[in-house]
Formats: sequence, C-alpha cells, structure tokens
Amino acid sequence: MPPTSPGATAAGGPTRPPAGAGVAAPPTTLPTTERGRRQRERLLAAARVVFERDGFLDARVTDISAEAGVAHGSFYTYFGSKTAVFRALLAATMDELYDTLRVGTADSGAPTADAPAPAGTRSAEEAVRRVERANRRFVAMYRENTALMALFEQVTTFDPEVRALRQAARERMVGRVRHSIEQLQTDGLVAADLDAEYSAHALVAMVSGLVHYWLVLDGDFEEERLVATLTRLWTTSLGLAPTPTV
Amino acid sequence: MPPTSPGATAAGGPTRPPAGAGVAAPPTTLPTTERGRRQRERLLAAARVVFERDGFLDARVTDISAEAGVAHGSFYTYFGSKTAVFRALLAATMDELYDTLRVGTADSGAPTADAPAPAGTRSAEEAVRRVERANRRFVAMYRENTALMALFEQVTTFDPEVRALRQAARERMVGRVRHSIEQLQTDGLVAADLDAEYSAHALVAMVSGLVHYWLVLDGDFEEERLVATLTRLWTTSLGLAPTPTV
DNA sequence: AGCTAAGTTGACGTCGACGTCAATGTCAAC
DNA sequence: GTTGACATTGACGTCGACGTCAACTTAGCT
Repeated sequence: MPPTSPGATAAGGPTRPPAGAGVAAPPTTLPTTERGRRQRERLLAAARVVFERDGFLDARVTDISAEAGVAHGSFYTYFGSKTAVFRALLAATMDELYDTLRVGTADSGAPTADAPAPAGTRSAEEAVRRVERANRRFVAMYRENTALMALFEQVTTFDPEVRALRQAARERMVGRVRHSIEQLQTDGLVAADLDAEYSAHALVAMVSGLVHYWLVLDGDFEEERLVATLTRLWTTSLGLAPTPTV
Repeated sequence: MPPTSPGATAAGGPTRPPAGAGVAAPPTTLPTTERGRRQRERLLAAARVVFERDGFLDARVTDISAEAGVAHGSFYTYFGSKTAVFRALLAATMDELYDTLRVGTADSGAPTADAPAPAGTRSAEEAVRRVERANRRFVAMYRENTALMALFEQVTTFDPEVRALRQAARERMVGRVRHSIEQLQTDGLVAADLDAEYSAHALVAMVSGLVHYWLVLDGDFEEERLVATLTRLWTTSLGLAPTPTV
C-alpha cells in the first residue's frame, strides 16, 4: 500500500470540480490599491474568526464576507475560494508562530533553536534546561493557537497544498532538533550511534502528538506536569539523564 | 481557550442540518432477515472501498450504493447517512485491529499487552525485547491499514462520535502502556518517581505520531530503522538503557 | 396458492452554497 | 471637475447531493 491519504485530489477543499468549465481567473495577485490591501486584511481576519468558530467545512464564504462587513461578491475579488483564503491565512499565521518559537531559544534542545553555541553551554545540565525551555514555549504556543492547529490538521486531511505546508512545518522543527542532537553528539553528550534524523522525528512526534491530544482531543493533563514529563523523557532518551536509572 | 476543535457540531459529518424538520427514523436496529444482514455487509464493504478511494468528504452515498450493487434508496434501509455508515465501519474495523495487536504480545512493553507476567520475564533485556515486538507489530498494523487510519483522523476532525472512538482507542493503548510501566516500576527496573500515566501518553504519542507522519503524511523512512529507533528511545527514556550514555 | 412483512427500486423534489455579472460607487490624477 | 481604472454590491442562475416515497419484488408462513 503506497503512502495514501483519502480525498487527496488536486483542487482545493472537498474536491468537487464545478461542472461548468469556465474558470475565472483566481486572484493570484495581491491587491493594487491601498484600500484593496485593507479589504484583504479584513477578509483574512474575518476568515480566521469564522473558521475557528465553525470549522473549515461548515464555514461558508457568505459568513466570512458578512463577518468582514463586505458583500458576498467582494470576497472573490481577493480570494478564489474558501480554500484559497484558508491557505493564505495559514501561511501567514504559521510564519508568525515560527518566529514566536525561534525567539527566546538559542540553539539546542527541542522544537526551537538557531544561534551559535554561546560557549559554556556544553554541559548536559544546560542542554536539559534548553530542552525544557523549548518544550514549555512550544506547549504555550500550541495552547494559545489551539483552534488554528485543529484547523490545520483538519484541512491537511484533504488539501494537498495545506498538507505540503504541514510537511514543511514539521521538517523545520525536525531540522532544528536534529541539529541540536548532532551538536550534543559532537560534544560527546549523546551516543554517537543514535540516528539523529529519526530520533528528532520521534521526539517531535512525541511532543506535538501529546500536546495535540491534550488540547485538540481534550485529554486530561496539567500543563506543568506535561512539560516536565516530556522534558524528562526527551532528555533521558538522549542519555542526558538527570535520573541515571532507578 | 477551552479545549477546542472546529466544526464540532452534534449531527454527523460536515454539520448542515437539513432545513426540513421531518426526521425519518434512522436505522439504529440491525436487519431482521438474513438477506438484510448480507446487504448490510455488502454496503459496509462497499463503503470501505469508496471511502479509501475517495476520502470521506468526496464519497457520495450514491457511489457506495453503486459499489455495493444496490439502488440508491436501499442504502437508507441500513444506514441513516454517510456518517452513520462510516461510524459502523470504523467501529467494526477498530475492534478487529485491537485484537490483532493484542495477540502475540504478552503484558508489558508497548502499544500492546494483556497477560500475567510469565515469570522469568523480569529483566530489562526481556522488557526491551517486548517493547520492540510491540512496536514492530504496531507499525505493521498501521502500514497495512494506512488508508483507514487516515480516514479515522479525517473524520475525527469534525464528527464528535468518531472523536470519541479515537479517544477511546488512544486510552486503551495508553492504559496498556501505563500498566506495563507500572509493572516495571514495581520490579525496580524503572524509576519510581516517573509519572506512568503521562509517560505512557507521551510514548504512545511518539510511536503513533511518527508512524502517522511516515505513512499518512508520506515521510521518508525505512521501517526497520524506524522500529529500531522508536524502541531505543522508548526503552532508554524509561531507563532500561542498553546504551548507558555514550 | 395466498397473504404479509420486509426489502428494493429509481425518479423526483428540495435545498443550500457557490460563483457571476451588470450596475453602481470611489478615488486619484490630470 | 471630468475621466477611467479599480472595487463594491447583491440578486440570480446553476448544480449536485441528499433523502423520500409509491409502486413493486421477495420470501417465509399457513
């Protein structure tokens, strides 16, 4: 069975190509005027409200237009479809969140990182601290954007473009973590024969998967304990163990 | 922000309650006749084919009827809606898969388990072996049912009943793992101060999350290496470490 | 054979979301 | 202040999926 996923057709949302063939030019271009730019922003903001409230599938273009305070027809001046506006919204927001995570976590531990080793940062204890910070930050970010994360997942299941965004986002996170693991291996703090790539993927899956279960699937967790346990498992699994064995 | 998820309305699929109020009795009852039972089976099988081929959203009741070789109207003799048939299909299949996993893995390691400790099973090495077996089995199961797993996720994002199924499935797995961790703690093989519940959740998230990324989101992995890395991280994180530190 | 309850059929009406478009409005430049 | 490009408006036609239902078939029982 080839890597599959149901409903992955080319177009956009739930794929049902309109029978009528006449394809109107989808606004790929950004607005010309200043007024246009503002209208586009209003629609994006409205889209966010409506999507988060109703979910992608139940959201209607009419609702978005109404929320934005513009006529139904105006929507199509800026976006070709519900799916198009969602993609735009997601792309914009994800870039924001990416920055959020980057700020405040130097190179190393977990779903974050990006600076040269600040020197004197080469102890296991320091690494553990960095992992914890990154995890806490990630969890907080997810908590503050739960609705959007749920939407992201939802649309990923049927829109190829959004799926690509998801893969990209994941690879970015994994890349950072892999880099951090390789660094620790270079420093002799992590076993050299550990597969950094696979491990990074696994650890990222652990954190994002559990947080998803907590916030989106409504699991019963306490944030601090969650961060603590994730950090402990993360670091112990890499052999940065503060708790040797028993 | 309360545990949210978009599009979570009561009804079924993408929530759009038919304006007309007259609710016809949804077939909650199972077929009376033998013929009826067989027809229901055929529809279920057809539903699986169509769902896996087109995804839940693009699947039409008409397609399912056609695939089953029955008239459009007959569908409604057995199921009240597309969502209803999907729920039935999923419930049935999940029970099957649950058994699949249970068989062949005694109490302990990973996403499986259920027997009394066979005695002489109390070494760390044995525990590691059990975790590996369970992981390998889980990965294989997922690989052989990728399409269905993708569908499960898809429908979870908007159908509350399916979401409940997902939560239940997750809790079952977590319960087994937690039990196994507690066992290992009793045996002094795992640190007693580790939170077994949270850890079980995290480890299950790691395995299912990574496998999901591999098979559904089409990541680039090699199965054996995947199982090996997952097992290594799993066991090391619990302190069953075959690889002490470096 | 005749009766009845269960099941089958497929044509039909309904409904809601979409995307269009002709008329109208806005604004900046000349 | 006139012009023209760009944007707004909202009523309208289209379309496809759904669920219904009245007529018909099947099969078990007496």
